[in-house]
Amino acid sequence: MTRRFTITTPIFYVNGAPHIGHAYTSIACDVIARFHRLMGNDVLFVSGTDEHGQKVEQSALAQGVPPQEFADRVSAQFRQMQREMNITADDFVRTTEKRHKKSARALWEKVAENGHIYLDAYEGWYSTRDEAFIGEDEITVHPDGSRTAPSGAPVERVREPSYFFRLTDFQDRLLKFYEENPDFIGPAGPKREIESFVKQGLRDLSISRTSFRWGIEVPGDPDHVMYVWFDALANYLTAAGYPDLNSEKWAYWPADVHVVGKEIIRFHCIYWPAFLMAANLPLPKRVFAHGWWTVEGEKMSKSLGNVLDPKALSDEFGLDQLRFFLMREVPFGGDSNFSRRSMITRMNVELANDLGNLAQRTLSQVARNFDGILPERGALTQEDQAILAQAELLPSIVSDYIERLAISDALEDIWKLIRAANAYIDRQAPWVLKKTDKARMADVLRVLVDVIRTVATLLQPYMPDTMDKMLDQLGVQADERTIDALKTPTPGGRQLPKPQGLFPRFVEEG
RNA sequence: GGCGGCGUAGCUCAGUGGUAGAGCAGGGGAAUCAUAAUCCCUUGGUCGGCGGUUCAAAUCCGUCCGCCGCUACCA
Repeated sequence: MTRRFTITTPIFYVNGAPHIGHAYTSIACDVIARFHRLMGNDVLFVSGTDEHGQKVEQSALAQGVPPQEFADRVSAQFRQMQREMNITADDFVRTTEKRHKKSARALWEKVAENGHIYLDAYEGWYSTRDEAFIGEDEITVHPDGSRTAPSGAPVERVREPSYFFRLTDFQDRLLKFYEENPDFIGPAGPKREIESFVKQGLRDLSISRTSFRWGIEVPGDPDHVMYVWFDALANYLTAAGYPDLNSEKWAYWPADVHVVGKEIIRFHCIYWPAFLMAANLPLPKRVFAHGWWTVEGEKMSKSLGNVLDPKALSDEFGLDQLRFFLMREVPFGGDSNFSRRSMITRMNVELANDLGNLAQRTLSQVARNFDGILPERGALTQEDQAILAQAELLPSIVSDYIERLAISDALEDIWKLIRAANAYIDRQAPWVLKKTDKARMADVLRVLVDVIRTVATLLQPYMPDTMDKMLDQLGVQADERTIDALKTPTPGGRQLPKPQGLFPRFVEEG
């Protein structure tokens, strides 16, 4: 039976251009999605843009264009970025699409019908100059009794009519859900934060606004638009065909994992499951929060001018090299730093020296000594068996890591095999066997081809284009590149193409 | 303030009770098939400080110091 696997990227807010962080989260999801396809699973991989809200309305206004036009433009940039990063999303949901508005309204109606929404008023300190509500603890109270925002702007008490979601009613159910599903939130740090946050006590959530217009109208009350997060989170349901529960797409709900940045984990781990509970819909199996990228040790920010453009990096270092670096450098769920030095080191040491050179030294000996004809498997020595056994074990090890979203740990284990293969070739020294025992030389090279095939197969999700080329050079046909196919060695006698280096060393100019 | 995390070799980090680990960087050697790539050996750490529990602590407890995260409607 084919297993269905549904994965989502965060919904990108169209208030700014995509940068390396957006590329990173997209690539991480892409690697996981591709890996599941490689395992033969039926994958739905969804991405999209979150396009409503006051900020978007204001940014559009500032540029003198209608909000829709502004959203169209930025959303297109995100899709462009994903094309450039070779992201294989099956669907891309924009929250301004008709199907999404339908889905979000249906969710609202369902939640309301079940009695979890009521009309009241949102009251708080509002700064007209900042055009925002200011939290109680951010307010400075002056000796004369006046109050100001952190910006120094005066604030006033205002009441705005608003629909509220009875989040309070879900506190216990959420805690029970976390307890019964210990893997729901990952990794452990954010999980503890969310749980203690919920334990501190929840308040009902204001889920509509009347102060601006750029949003989805609340069903039955056109004066209100939905709070952006109610709208945005519903995009995951939109991709599954909601509210049409008879749609073929609906079989892909619930999602297996929502990958999100750590800054939006609360919305995904508290509000989202509560909304779904309120609508009697199945909950996602997992929310995984990843960390942030710093650049040369500094926080990425517009004011520092160090915001990294993924396209520029892939142009300079190569797309697959960039994908590899981003996946390799990130500790499981933690923050990471992008530096030119570590990018170049990993490219040269791990890609060029360890992997690229291993393939090249193996294949060039096949080409030179056996006219590029892939040898049959020969009698296996103990050392042959040892390394082949290590290779045969690798797919399940890597699958386990991917299942746990430990994308970089999977690479670490793949590299253990690559290093073992370099040690093997040195010990066997086929260039010496060439003079003494050419049949044994063929056996050794054949073992290496099989080991490299395993490596290349498992690396396809990370570096799809380059691994395609490597598998071409290894004589592996298109239908022999799945994980399942690794069980069957490729037949000997195939003519291999002339080997070419796939990972050139990067030499810094100047 | 409250809750939580982190502090281990020059660098990035793994390691939750039993003689300190990996990769990179540094040093020595071997080999020469290969993208001068590879392989082997090796230098290097009072595991943030102090105190406690234990036959035994990086690992448990207390305390102090230093960083960091969360603390609701801001994507």
